[in-house]
Amino acid sequence: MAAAVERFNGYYIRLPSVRKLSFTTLSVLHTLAERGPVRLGELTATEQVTQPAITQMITKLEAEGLVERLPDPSDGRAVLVRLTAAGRTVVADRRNDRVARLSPLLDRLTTAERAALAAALPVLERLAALAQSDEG
Amino acid sequence: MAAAVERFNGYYIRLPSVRKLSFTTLSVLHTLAERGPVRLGELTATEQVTQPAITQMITKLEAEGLVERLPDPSDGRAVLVRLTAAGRTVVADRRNDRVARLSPLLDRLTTAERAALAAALPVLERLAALAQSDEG
DNA sequence: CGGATGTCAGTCGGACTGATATAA
DNA sequence: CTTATATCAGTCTGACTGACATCC
Repeated sequence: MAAAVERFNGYYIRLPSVRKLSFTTLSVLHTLAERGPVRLGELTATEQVTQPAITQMITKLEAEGLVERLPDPSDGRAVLVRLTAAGRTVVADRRNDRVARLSPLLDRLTTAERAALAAALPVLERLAALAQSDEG
Repeated sequence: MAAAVERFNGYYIRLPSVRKLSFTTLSVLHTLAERGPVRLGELTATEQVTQPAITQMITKLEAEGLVERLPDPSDGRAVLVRLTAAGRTVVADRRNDRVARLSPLLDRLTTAERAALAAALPVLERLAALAQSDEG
């Protein structure tokens, strides 16, 4: 059975992750996964790049089928961007991969250590929220 | 006095950080700050870039006066790289900057929240050590 | 000699600045 | 008309691959 799992994994791991995506590109995909349809200008603000860079990146991601452009019904100038099913798969796969890498490490911690980590997580989220509200 | 501080800060902040350094470059500087003189090949391993990329980057950093090349007395093929005083200043300034940004946020947490964070920090360091030992 | 270390040359992709089209 | 939003065009930096010099 271990052999079967490994063969499956060897296959599975190569399925969607063949794509080489830059740091910023991945960040955009994650933002889209969290916030749903978003304007290009909004992406310009959250990611730290210029408008032309976002346009370029979205054009490329659209060609790869990971995102799609939609007209904004409430503003004719604007364009909304959202993940396609394939794009959501990429984000989910990356999350699974991180979990898979982290889990065996967590298993080697003591119970007390895991508890300390768990207690700190909500604090980290609060810190992130504070930082975000500061810069508007 | 606030005005004086602001004027000082406006001056101070522009002193060393005028340099625009890429993500990888900053990572290299931090590695050098932690480990002291290091071979190019060792940098190739820790940062995730190829040998030519490291050569190129070190050449540029050397021209800017942030690092210096030294011959390795124990191996004529090798080159050791270490931070100059200016390089150490850049790293220290970045650290101070992070502290300055983080401190006001930490002040807004409760005592219990700060305690939870503090308790988690050594666990994070252990996790990082475990991860590093896994990949060699 | 064979293997390791670092450098040179040429190419490519991602991001930037500046200018432009279209709609509010 | 002015502002906002997105896009087009050209340039530059950083990284890659492949070839090469030098030393163990």
